[in-house]
Amino acid sequence: MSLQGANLGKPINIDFAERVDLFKNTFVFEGLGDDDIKEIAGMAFAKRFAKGGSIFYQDEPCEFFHVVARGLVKVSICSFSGSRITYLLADRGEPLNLVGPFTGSPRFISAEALEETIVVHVNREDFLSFAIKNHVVIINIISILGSAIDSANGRIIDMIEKPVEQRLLKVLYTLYEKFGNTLKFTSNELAELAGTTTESTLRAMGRLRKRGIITSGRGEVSITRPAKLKLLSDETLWV
Amino acid sequence: MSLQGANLGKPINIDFAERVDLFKNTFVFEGLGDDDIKEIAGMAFAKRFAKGGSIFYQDEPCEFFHVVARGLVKVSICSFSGSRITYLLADRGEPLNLVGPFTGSPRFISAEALEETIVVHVNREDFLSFAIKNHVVIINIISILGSAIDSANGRIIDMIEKPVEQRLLKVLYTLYEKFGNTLKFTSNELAELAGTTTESTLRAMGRLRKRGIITSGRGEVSITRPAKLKLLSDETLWV
DNA sequence: CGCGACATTGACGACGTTCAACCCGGGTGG
DNA sequence: CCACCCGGGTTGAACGTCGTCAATGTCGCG
Repeated sequence: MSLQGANLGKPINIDFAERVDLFKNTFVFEGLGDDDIKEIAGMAFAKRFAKGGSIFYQDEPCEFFHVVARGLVKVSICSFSGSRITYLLADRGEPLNLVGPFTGSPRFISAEALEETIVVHVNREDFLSFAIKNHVVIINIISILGSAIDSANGRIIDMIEKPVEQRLLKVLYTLYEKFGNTLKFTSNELAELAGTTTESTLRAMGRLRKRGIITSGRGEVSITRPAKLKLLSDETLWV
Repeated sequence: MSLQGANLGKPINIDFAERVDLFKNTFVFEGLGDDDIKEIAGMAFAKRFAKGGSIFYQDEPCEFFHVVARGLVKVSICSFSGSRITYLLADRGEPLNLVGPFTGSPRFISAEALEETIVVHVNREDFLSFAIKNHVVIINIISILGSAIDSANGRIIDMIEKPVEQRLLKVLYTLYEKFGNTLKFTSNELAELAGTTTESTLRAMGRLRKRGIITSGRGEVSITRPAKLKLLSDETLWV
């Protein structure tokens, strides 16, 4: 637990050109013309977060639309009893909160930087009126939300019918496709993705290690046989 | 298994006034003026489905926006291995597919009438351009999708940390709030809501019966002590 | 050097799925 | 009118998975 100050974001300047470039790589804005991208980029400002810093908390009303510019952010949900699942791992170009800007009301989710991260913010109202002016943004958002719903429902079904090891394989394969061979996650973080405990994850990883599919070290997993991994976990998750 | 013809919807005429009244009671259209309601009602047409009939199938491209006018529809998701969870129980005024009209692409869900049902359809493109013209519709849709995501994530957490009986209590309480004292569902349908098997549901119901919270008969559950039920399942689901 | 976060492993027990048998009631066809 | 069948309910028993608790190891940082 570091000092509170270290957890809050520090304002940081980012070039207009850099913001434009970011938004050109943001799926939500796909299909927009250059002028529109520039318009929304003009309203954006950035903050830097240290590893472990909180971008926003649970039960906090939504004030901004957030997009990750650099680093990696974990968006997760925590129950009263302390179980936590991670709902989204966002890196460059990925938004953290698609629903909040429209309703303004607080939701169950909180966002935490997993490494040194820069997040770009747009005022909720500004983003809202921009989105409403630009239909394609709306359609993009709704289609992303659709994927999110499908993904969550898929996870429910997996919880019902797939054993821990199978779910972990799916998680690893998904992360492999998104981040490459070397995955910098702790067993606990993987457990929050697979919907299980640290210990069960560790045991399953032990078995995968024996099968020569992965190697693992402290806070790090390497996929040694991607092909086999792909074979074993036919589907992929959405994170 | 009845004849195939019986499973498909039969076109049926509904008064314009009746369609207007329906859409006035449809949350998606909340905030619209009368003229706008009339415009969308003018584009709608209805079909009747027998109990067990399919409104739409999994993996089928989306052609229409659907709203239930009468009866009850179960929207559910089925895995390869046959596990099924029900994602939504829609009665009068509830839409069946919010995402489909925007993307057009097929999704994981299928919809089945649980009783004699009338569903109103609007052409996907018509609905889409109508929604885009009327911001409030968009905002309503996104906020519903947000609830759906929260609900699905909540179910994942419940699968992790709550035993079957607890989940069933939540299901029963939710249904009680939506449909009243007498719930016309089979144990299998309840199981699909609680994310478990028929047998486990039955066993849990046996315990609730002994505790005097419910009574149950063939295809029917009655809540005898709603207060106790509410107490035992603090939160509620979203169906 | 020592603490804290992370990894690892064993033992144990609870919960829930699965399989199987059985009952019951109502509808259907002979 | 009766026999049958099917969908649904109910219960028992066996089994396996996984979560929990606990002990121990180890790495890296302050």
